Amino acid sequence: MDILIIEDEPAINHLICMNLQSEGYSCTCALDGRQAAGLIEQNHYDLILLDIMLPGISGYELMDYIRPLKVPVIFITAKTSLDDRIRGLKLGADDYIVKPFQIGELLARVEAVLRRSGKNEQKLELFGVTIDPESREVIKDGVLVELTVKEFDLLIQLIRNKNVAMQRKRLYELVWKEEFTGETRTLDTHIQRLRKKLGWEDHIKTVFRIGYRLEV
Amino acid sequence: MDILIIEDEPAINHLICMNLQSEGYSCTCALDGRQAAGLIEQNHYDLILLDIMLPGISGYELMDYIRPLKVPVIFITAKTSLDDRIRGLKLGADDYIVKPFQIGELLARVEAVLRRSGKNEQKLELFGVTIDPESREVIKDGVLVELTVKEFDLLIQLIRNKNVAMQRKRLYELVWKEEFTGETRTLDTHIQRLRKKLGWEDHIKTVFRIGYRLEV
DNA sequence: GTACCATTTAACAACTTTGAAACAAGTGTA
DNA sequence: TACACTTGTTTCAAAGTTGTTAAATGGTAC
Repeated sequence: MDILIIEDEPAINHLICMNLQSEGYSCTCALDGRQAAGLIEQNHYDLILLDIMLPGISGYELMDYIRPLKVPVIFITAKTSLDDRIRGLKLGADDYIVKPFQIGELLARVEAVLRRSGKNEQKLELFGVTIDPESREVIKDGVLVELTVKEFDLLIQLIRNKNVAMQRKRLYELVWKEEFTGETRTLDTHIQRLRKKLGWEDHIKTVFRIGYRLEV
Repeated sequence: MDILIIEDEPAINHLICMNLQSEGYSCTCALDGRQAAGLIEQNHYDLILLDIMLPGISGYELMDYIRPLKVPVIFITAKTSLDDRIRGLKLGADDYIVKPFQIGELLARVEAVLRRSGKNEQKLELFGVTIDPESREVIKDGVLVELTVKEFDLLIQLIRNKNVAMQRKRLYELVWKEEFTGETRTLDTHIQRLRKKLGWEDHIKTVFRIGYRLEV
């Protein structure tokens, strides 16, 4: 779940970033419109938090970049006038939040918008294995496969990046959300467990000296 | 729970729609009076949100269509004159909300009106257990099961999110309406009591390290 | 006040996951 | 081939999580 925060006040940007990260979201910060536009063009985001009042390219202009991508947007605005709120919503924002706000409120809205946009929660099917991210259930040939949290998260990452040789470091950091120093065999062990439980010995390939690749 | 939103500003209509949907209501949007009249004639709604200032058929005129159906109505109005408010209520509106409004306020009014009109919640049945949200009574195999407030609210949340692995944090915050820091075992204790009272040991599953899931 | 009830906390038991360790097997290179 | 390095496989115990029961807390009605 990648979130882009576009906010020119470094302190506020950082605060939001920290809080979202502690909730398990992955965040990127942009401090002005130009930087944001570049990031939006080159990366995929699941949600964008956009401060309307930006130096350079304004938030309203940025919406022209964002709208075609269908990425949900929450407006951050210091203004409280009716005009501004409606203007934001007319431009296609999914919600807005008025500064100053409680972090809790922001988190709630982020969660609500992500839930609504339903981006995250679609059933996946692969090699006779059905994965339901919502219930966190995995069914293989009609039989429930019990996966632990780490195994499940690892599976999701592999599927999201299917046919991509995922570097061990990247894979580990995505699932474990901590730095990978290469001193542990934890990732390997989990890959083995996944292979075994799903019978995917032939589908989860080892890429020697790189990492693993789910071949579809 | 079907709600019809009659509001000509697409952005506002959409905003309301999104927010109500995220609360679990099913919504239909109408952008003008003619469209609304058609929808009202052909469908059943549990609540109508009606913007007074509409192009074509005005909100006041629409009330003539709606009144015979006894569907509760909340007026949305940009006007603030006392005259207008009274006019709306005389015409049979159950409540009104003045633009600009906070989404939270609207949700509160929607909930209040639905509660008043008694239409809001239908009885739920699951595994031989009947739950009446209105009287807050729970009957299992013809026998009344006495649930406390927290137990009942927890049950409702589980049912609303059946087949979803509900995170402890989310579940706790939905029921207790306060932050979950993970320092207490309150949620666990209540889950156990629910399981016991309903005999749902097999239906309320523990999702290790995540939370709980009501399996249907 | 007391009695009662719902709710929370506490303590311990039971259970699951996870990472580490140890060794086997595989891979690429000189 | 021999070697250094990487990955597979199995096992196990510590750490962490949840179940269970009982007692403490706090609020409300009598």
